[in-house]
Amino acid sequence: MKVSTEIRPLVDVTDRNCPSRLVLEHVTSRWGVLVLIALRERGYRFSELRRRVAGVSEKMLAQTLQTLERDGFVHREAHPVIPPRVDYSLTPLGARAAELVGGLAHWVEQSLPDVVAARAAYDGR
Amino acid sequence: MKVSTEIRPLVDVTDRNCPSRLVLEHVTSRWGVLVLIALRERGYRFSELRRRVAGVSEKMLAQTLQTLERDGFVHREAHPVIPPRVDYSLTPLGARAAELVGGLAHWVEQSLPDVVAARAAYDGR
DNA sequence: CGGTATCCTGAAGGATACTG
DNA sequence: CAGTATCCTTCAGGATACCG
Repeated sequence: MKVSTEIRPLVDVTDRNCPSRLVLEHVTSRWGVLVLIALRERGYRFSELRRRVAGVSEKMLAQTLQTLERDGFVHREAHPVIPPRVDYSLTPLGARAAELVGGLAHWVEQSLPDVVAARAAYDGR
Repeated sequence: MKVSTEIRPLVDVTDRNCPSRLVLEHVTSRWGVLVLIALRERGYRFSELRRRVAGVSEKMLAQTLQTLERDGFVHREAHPVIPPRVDYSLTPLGARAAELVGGLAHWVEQSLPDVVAARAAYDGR
């Protein structure tokens, strides 16, 4: 017999233990967002990407890329040459994720004046 | 005279010192995302919201709400009654932000099986 | 070049107690 | 109820050194 009624979907980022919350945190993480946005433009090599995403450390870039690769958002292709060369690009899944976060980022850029105005009003008194 | 050519927009989240990067971090922050998503449904009181966003502490909820309010995403309305009652809701600006992050979250929920499969392949060997 | 390993610090964030 | 204040712990993340 049915004792409880499902109101929210079974997969709910708002649920403390739902794995989707972790995935969301990966794509919205500080560096994850910026990496996805950069890779929207084109594939990048590690060092290129490090320069493109200003401020990221080697460690955090490597870590972020591994997480995104494991989740299936980023494709990693290592070329066995000297010096080593590794190319990163978006998978189809990652391209969609990047599209969504890119849209968000673009909207934030557009809305910056509104935010600045809101802050002035808030701090004003 | 013009010595350099602007290739990227003047407001660029990818730029280390661009204020828009901070705003993006506010809306994509761990609890900011979940608060925006919850407030999409309806206005919430503080305690309601705390229960709705499972796992958030009082401190972090208060801090997150203050940040979102200052940026103009959340409207705070305190009723001078006893016991105190404070309602939180989205501003028009916040509604748009919430729509975008909500879209992202929804896509993540839908894509969870793909991510799980990708992880299995990655960890597989 | 593209990492990994180690160490270390500051900031994020949780628990608890207290207040208007 | 809706916070704020305080304390304390965890961990993201930076610096540095080293390796294939």
